[in-house]
Amino acid sequence: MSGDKGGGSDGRTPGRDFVREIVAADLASGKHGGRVATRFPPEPNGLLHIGHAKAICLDFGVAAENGGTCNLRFDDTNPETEEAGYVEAIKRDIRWLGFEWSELRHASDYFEQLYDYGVHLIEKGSAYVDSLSEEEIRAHRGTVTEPGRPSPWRDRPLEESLDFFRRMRAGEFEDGAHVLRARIDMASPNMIMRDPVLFRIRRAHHYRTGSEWCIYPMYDFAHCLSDSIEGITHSLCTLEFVNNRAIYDWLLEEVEAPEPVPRQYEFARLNLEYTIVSKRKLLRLVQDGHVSGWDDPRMPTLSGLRRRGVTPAAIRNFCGLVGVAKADNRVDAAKLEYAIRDDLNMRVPRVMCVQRPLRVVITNFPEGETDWLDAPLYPHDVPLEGTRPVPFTRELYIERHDFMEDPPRRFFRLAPGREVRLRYGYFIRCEEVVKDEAGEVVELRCTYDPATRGGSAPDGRKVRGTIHWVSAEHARPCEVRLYDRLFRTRDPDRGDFLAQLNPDSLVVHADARVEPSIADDPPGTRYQFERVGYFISDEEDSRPDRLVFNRTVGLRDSWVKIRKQQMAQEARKAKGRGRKKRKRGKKRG
RNA sequence: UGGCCCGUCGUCUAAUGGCAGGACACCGGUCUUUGGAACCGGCGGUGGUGGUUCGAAUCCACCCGGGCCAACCA
Repeated sequence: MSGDKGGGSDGRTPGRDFVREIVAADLASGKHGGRVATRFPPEPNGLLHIGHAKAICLDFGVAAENGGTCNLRFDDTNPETEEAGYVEAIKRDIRWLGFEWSELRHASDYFEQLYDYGVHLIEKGSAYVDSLSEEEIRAHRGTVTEPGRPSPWRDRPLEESLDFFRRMRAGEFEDGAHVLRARIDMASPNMIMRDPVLFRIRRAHHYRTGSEWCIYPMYDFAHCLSDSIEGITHSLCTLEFVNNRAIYDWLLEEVEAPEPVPRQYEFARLNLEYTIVSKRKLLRLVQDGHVSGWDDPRMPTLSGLRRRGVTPAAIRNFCGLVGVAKADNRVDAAKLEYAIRDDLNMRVPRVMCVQRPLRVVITNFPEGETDWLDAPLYPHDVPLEGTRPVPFTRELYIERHDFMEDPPRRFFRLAPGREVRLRYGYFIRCEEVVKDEAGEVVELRCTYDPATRGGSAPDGRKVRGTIHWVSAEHARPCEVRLYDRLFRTRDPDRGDFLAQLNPDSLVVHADARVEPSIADDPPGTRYQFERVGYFISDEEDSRPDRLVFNRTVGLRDSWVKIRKQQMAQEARKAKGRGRKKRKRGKKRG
């Protein structure tokens, strides 16, 4: 059987991954009465990134596909790192990605109930207040190979724990003086189960509850109970929480949570080549100024991808392409680029922009005259209509690298004596190369063939190359920012990630020229600059008199591939010659 | 080192004891007013060893390799 079960063999629509299999089975058995309820539980201590996109597509996707619900729940149990600003940014990013939550919740909505559960656990002897210091608790926990030792407070009377817990809440103790712990098994081979801390004292300002609380629940305590309170059926999280499932299930059982209880399922988080998705490390990049902010177009954050010009659809399609499984992975960066091009190809207009201008004078075209050409906005294979006027004049700019004085084999662009097509313009022939004192090519003098207007020759003459161009007089000066991968190495998570930053991750062409037709488009408009790549006008920095474009992704470039092959070939030849010479030399000697 | 999770083309992912399939990448070709796109073709995989079975990627055992866990983070 091929993998076409439930669709997804094309990689665009969600297929039948193991999570969806489980949900389908539960639906079939009527386990939750036909209900599917998921949640996306970000902690508001940083921005969402491409890895979260995978989780979002899964959480919201599974719910939507089954007529279920998906709550957005902020997991705000650590007031020291969380901020209201992140909450709004996260909500904006989720909506931008194309999803809407059923209900907006916060773990902090449940602080009172969570406290009551703590009391309940103490009352039934399943939790106790420990008065050991943080260091002592650590020392008592043992190691992965040695069992832990019970705290001397482990068997303190229930009433005493109850009293301490009440006074912890009342603010009678300093931070760290006491904690509430589950009484489970200090010798458990699963470290998580060695009497995990449930509540700690933390006199910090919480962005929602202010100073109402000075004790805060830990993740393991808050998460399963929040799921239960919200009636979540399938609690999806990443693989690093596999060990935590034991405490998840233990707590739901201890508090006699209503049946059927939510179940946790773990999937592999997304890792992408040449980038990192650790919030801690991303924050470091921002704080240390290695990038301009969370929304720097090189960042894997959703806001960074958005500013770079990536569409929500491209990200969703990418997540579909990647799939959901339990094996650790590191996805090929080319896969994301494919998803981006695949989406943009069908939706954005083509225009011409010259990044590194080289002046071209058409010697047989009259001075002061403008020939307005009508150029299509989309290629023949994109089912969208529209044209724009493009001015042709005596002085033009072409891309500097589209001319070579001494071209290698298979170079089809402009060279002395060669004829090329100016896209949607005329055929031109290079008659003369003008250089400065330093020998640098500063201008080309060319002739055009008036009979080739629009780009085809009535005599059937063919040219191999078509290049883009702009009118020197009409083109708008602009800045083009070429973004590349942020890291030089495939797996920057290994070793010192800062040492692996790519020094060429941003190359700016400050003196580029773009055709005038787009001058009045609003910032945030996407284009394909023909033969170059997909771009978006920068929403922060682009001004009418100073357009700024971010490269979203380059076009596939088979010429650089050919060049690489040629260079490798030449290098091999040179090596071979070197060997022969040495051999001859040896014989002679 | 104790426990748990995971090993399928280069990468990601299907297979639910019955023909190892798809996508990306790569290579070749067709077409082309983008060296784009599209289309056609090709390359290429079950970590190892035993066992169960008519039949094993799938079940069992052992080995090898990778990951997670010893925060009062999530």
